[in-house]
Amino acid sequence: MPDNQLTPVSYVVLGLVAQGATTSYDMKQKASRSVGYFWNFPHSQLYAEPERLAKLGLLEEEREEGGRRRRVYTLTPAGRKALDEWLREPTSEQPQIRDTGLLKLFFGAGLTPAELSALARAQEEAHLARLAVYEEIADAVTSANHAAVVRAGLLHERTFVDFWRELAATRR
Amino acid sequence: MPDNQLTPVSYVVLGLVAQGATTSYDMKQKASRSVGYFWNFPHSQLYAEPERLAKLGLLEEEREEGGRRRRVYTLTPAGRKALDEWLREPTSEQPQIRDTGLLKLFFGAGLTPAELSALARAQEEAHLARLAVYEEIADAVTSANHAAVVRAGLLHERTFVDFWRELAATRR
DNA sequence: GGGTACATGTAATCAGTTACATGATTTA
DNA sequence: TAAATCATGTAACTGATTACATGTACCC
Repeated sequence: MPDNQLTPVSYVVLGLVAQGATTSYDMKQKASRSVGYFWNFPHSQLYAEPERLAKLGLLEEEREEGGRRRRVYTLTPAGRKALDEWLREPTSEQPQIRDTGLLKLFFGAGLTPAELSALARAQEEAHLARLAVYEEIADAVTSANHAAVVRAGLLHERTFVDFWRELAATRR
Repeated sequence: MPDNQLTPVSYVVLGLVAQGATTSYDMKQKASRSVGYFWNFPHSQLYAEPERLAKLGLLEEEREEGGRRRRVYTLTPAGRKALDEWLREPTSEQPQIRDTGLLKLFFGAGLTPAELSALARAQEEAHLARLAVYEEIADAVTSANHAAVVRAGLLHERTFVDFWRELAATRR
């Protein structure tokens, strides 16, 4: 029962399977318009990771007979347990942000006001685009928890749209 | 001049050296109370990465004679150029967030209100702690750009403190 | 002068990413 | 039936992380 060698992506996979995803492609589809927005990874991991989890006994792997003969995954009791325990453990782990824009701002003492302004506008655009996506998703969401996550996304994007907009204004 | 094989951490190192850091430990010190908050990485990278950059001709490496005989790095003209060009290129890249709390919320349809509340409080605590750090840093900051970055951090943390607090309240 | 914290690195591993390759299904 | 597009993977690489190991300076 080695439970601590699981990565966040492991739990994403377990969670997606628990929510009814069965094949890697299915997970990819579901993830790409939900959890993928706040924990991104390439689709190849959705082929590698389930295999690992199957080896650990947390997923069961079956092979389709006809057609594409793709691998179909289901949660084992051990997998369900691992997921539940992880979910129930409140994390105080610090969220990480990886923001190239802030990085450039931090090191950009030598930038001209125009260059800084261009950076700020590009970032504002990026956040606006993401905001639009979240607003669209917000309408389609069914569960209370998913709605809450989308809300977090909306608040976050609005915060940064404002931040960059103000920055562009004050440095003009 | 292979410029695209540089990672964000490469630029962090170049930026730190440009800001006057000379040894790996020095970079570690400076990063740990600034850029490390929004782009975290283990200190071992601050030994490996400068070596790579030196091989690429972007840093010059010298060895101290006496004492610890540590490696002292300085920017080469090519390094300065690479950094400047990167800084001047406005990024529209989407910032990534990696938030375990949101992950648990997303997959936590089966959590009881009490468990959800515990998660929310733990997350609120974590964000409050980080907020306190930023407030302290805010006073010590000298440059306008650094002040702006700290401001982004403050806004971000306040957003999430509020988010989790409200969540705990509405699900009670 | 012994202990403790600070400082400097290395080695090994692995998760994550990129790139490639091909099969199945739909559509025009 | 040809051509897109959707779908399913694999292989290779490497950046990032973990863990270890040791040296130096300080302080009690």
